[in-house]
Amino acid sequence: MQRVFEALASAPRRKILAYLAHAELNAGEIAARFEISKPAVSQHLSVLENAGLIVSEKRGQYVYYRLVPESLANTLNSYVQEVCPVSRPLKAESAAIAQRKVDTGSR
Amino acid sequence: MQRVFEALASAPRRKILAYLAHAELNAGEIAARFEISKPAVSQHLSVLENAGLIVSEKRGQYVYYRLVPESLANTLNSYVQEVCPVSRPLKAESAAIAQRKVDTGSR
DNA sequence: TAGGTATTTAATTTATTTCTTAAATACTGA
DNA sequence: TCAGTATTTAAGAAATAAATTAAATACCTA
Repeated sequence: MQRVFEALASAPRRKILAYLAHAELNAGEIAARFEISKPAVSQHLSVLENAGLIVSEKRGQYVYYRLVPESLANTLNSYVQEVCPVSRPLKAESAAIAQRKVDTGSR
Repeated sequence: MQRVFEALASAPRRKILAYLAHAELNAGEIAARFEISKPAVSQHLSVLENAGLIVSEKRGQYVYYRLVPESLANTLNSYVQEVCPVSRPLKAESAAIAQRKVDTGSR
C-alpha cells in the first residue's frame, strides 16, 4: 500500500503506467519517451516493480515490462472502499468484475 | 491529480483521511492522534486541503476538518479507469452510485 | 572471442519533503 | 483589555527522493 502510493506520486511513473496500459514495452522503448536519462527511467521502473504494479521479463537482449492491472485496480479500489463510504457498494461489483476478467483472460 | 497522489503518498496523511472518514474532527483532535508536533500535522492538513481531499471550517476557536469523499473516490476511480482496462465496466456504475449519494445525501 | 547494444548498478550531487522550535494570529471569557 | 487556548506561519535542520555520469553486467552476432 505504502509502496503503491509512493510509486503513484511521481508523474513520470504514472506516465510509464499509462504507456504500459496500452502495450508491453522494453526498457529502451520506455526511456525513449522521456527526456531524462536511461538510468533514471530504470530507477522509476524498479520503484514500480517493487510496488507490484508492473512486472519485467528478460527476452534476449531486452527487458520487457508490462502492467499488472489487477494490482493497481485492487489497491486503489480497496483503498477507496476503506476511506470513502460512498464507494462501499462498489466493492462486490468490483470483485465480481475482476474475477470474471481473471477467469476469461479477456479485456 | 498530481496533488492528490502526492497527498496520498504519506502514511500520516492517509491516517488523517481514515480518521476523517468516520468523523469530523478539529485540528487539535487530529494532532492528538499523532506523535509528531502540531505544526507538522497542520502542514499535512494543508497538503490534504490543497489536494481537495478535505475541507476546513473555522467555528469559534477551532478549525474543523472533514473529508470530501467524492473527491477521493472520483480521482482514484477515474485514474483506475484510465490505466486499468479491467476496471472500465465500473465507470458507469460508479457514476450512478456517486450520483445517488449526492441526490439523497445518504451513506 | 571480440565488439556492440541494452540495461542496471554505483557513487555522487541536487532538489524536495518533513520535521522541529519559535513566533504570529485569532478567538474566548474574565 | 488581558490571559489563555487553538491554530498556523516562518525559518531552518535533517531525512528522502531523484537526477546525473561512469562503470558493470548480460546478451547478441560476426
